[in-house]
Amino acid sequence: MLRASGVGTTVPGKERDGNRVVVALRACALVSGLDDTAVAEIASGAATHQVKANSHLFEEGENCTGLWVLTSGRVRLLHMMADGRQHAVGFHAPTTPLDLGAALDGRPYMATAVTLVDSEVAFVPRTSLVDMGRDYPVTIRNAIQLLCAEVRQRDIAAAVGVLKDARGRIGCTLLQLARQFGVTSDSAIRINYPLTRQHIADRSGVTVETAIRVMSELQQQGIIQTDNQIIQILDIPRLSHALDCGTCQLECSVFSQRPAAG
DNA sequence: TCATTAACCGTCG
DNA sequence: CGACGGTTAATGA
Repeated sequence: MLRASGVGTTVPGKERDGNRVVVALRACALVSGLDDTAVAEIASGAATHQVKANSHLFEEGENCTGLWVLTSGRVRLLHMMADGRQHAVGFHAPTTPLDLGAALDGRPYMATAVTLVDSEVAFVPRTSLVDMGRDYPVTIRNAIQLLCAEVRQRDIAAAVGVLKDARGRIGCTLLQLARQFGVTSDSAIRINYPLTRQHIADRSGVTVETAIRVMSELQQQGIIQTDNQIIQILDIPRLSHALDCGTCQLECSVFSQRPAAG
């Protein structure tokens, strides 16, 4: 397959661009609480890569030799299904550690990572991760926090997938994306992430046509609006109401942009 | 390539 | 039966 084709220039961490890796990694929650010296030490074993849109960073089932951190751009994580369709496990923005679980336990990747746009990623070899955990225990705490957040999100997503119909799943997808990537403009919330109808469908477990069917209705009702693959939610209360959020018991706030304080 | 529409059809409550 | 949602096909941007 494509493998790492599309993965472009390698920038060794040691050279003059070492700074670049440091800057890229410093924003990652995994190393929060560390000073620049510590981050530089970790970054010395890492490298950044420039990748084009639609590049595969790694494949589900492939052996994992380190951690990919998205430092610029957009990535989605996918499960391939038996019938050839794909299920989008999540959408990610900088500075997300991609499939942290695989990177930590060294077992094969749980999903395939594909860039949506031209992006930059940093790769930290497993040996560096092991050193990091030994030398800086706070990173262990950070990793636990990140993994817990992932587990909670997967748990809710699984419940939504089983309990809701197509409308509900698409609506939840939109609200979740708004939580994760929403920026407020005027009275609306813009999902700052270029998404095709197919992407929404892959995330919601429906066909494109169904995603279009549902989203067209929402547009006609003036609840959402799409402009060049950027979705705006004009009326959150009405979307919530259309979804019966009032009676839904699922704790979807776990998709919130900023993790709950603590 | 992406978005949209519509007719059609099978499943299930 | 009727709502729902997948399939297929056609069309336009």
